[in-house]
Amino acid sequence: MIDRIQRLTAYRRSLERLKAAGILRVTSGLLAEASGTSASVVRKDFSVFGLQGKRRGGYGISEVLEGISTILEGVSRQGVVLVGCGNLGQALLRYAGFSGDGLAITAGFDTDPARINRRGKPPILPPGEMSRVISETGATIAIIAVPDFAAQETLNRLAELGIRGILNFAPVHLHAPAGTHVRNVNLEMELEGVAWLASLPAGAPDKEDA
Amino acid sequence: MIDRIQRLTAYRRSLERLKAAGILRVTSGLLAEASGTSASVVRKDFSVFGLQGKRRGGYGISEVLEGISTILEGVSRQGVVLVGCGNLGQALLRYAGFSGDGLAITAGFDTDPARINRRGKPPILPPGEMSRVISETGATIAIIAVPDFAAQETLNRLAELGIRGILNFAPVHLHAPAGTHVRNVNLEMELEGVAWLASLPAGAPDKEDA
DNA sequence: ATCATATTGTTCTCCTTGTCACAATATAAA
DNA sequence: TTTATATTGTGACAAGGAGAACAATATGAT
Repeated sequence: MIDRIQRLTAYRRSLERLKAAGILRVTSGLLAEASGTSASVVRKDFSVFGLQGKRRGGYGISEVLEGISTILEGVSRQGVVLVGCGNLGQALLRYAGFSGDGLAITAGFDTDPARINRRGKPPILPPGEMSRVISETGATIAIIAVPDFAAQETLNRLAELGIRGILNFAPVHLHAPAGTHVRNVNLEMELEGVAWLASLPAGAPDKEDA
Repeated sequence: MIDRIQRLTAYRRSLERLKAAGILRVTSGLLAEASGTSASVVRKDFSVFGLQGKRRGGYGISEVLEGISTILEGVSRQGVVLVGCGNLGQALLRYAGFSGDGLAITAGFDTDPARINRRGKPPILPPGEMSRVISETGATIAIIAVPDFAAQETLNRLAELGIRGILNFAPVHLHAPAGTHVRNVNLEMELEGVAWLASLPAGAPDKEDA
């Protein structure tokens, strides 16, 4: 189910691009091509979410976009904070992709005083202010980009403060406190996966890549 | 299958941590706990890759680590270049996680002259030098961190130069030229996924998180 | 108005992958 | 030495998701 939700985000991106190009309707096949999946999957996703097309003529881009926005309404209106403003953290703070449609990062936190920057957009604050900021902004999502040894502790603290969803970039498995959902992005694993695919004999059937 | 390979990377990390803590043997259950999977999966993975334990007493950490290194031998000895040294690109260039065990980035490329830095570690060079650097270093893997409109073009060029595996951070679906494998990391999708999990009613069964 | 056709919506099948269960077996204890 | 037990290794099972196929139907052509 989460795959379907995540694909909605991909569909939205593709549809916005098509819309910007002046296109009004798409077929499942076209959208599949654009977003890297198959026509059946597109149709089934849309079916599951009640997004209807016309038996001939495909899906109206504006309608579908509106539908997706409605579906993701409650999802995208949540506040996000980022903990750990090192290398990766700072890049994520400024990452434009996150400001797309809701789900923008409202603040970053770091223990290193040298990284504090209250006037930043978003600001970088000391961890002592986490409690205040989270309760003031009502943030429910957090991104963890701290060194691995600090990740579990950070997670526990965030859970206490009411954070319910965590995207973890630290390459360790975190034990999720009750009521929280942790999802990991492990860049080393991804790169290793690609390297493995690349090391396969040239003619090998490639059912595997995303 | 690629899941198994990627889990090997996670196992390696966990095992190294355990080894550093002075532990000599692990059971499948312990390793599962440490790396966020289940005991059955660990055993089946190890079984598939021929990593053997003792019917009582678990797996020898050193032996397993050695086995994993052997399995990933050809995989990890490939050179990696990074194209697009903006926000995210620069963070990835410096990302420590990539220097773990082979698979270090040898050079970055960017069209913006202001970002060129030949003395960097790794250096950032203009795209005109891609051909030379790739053939000199024998790199076969590339990371794409350019803006989305430039991603496909970048991929095509890389494929011409002999790159076989691509990790793509641009939020577009890329059409993989013959003989290449593209894998996408879509941060917006990941964050949206977490946000969806977090928006679920509190008591909901959570079979879904990674 | 009738017909041909493109395209959706849905069902069914297949395949992958994880979980369960249990037999095999090595270790430790008595 | 015998027995009890922890833990692997693997075979069977089940769930979930993707793909294929096809019936339903709206559009455009004649």
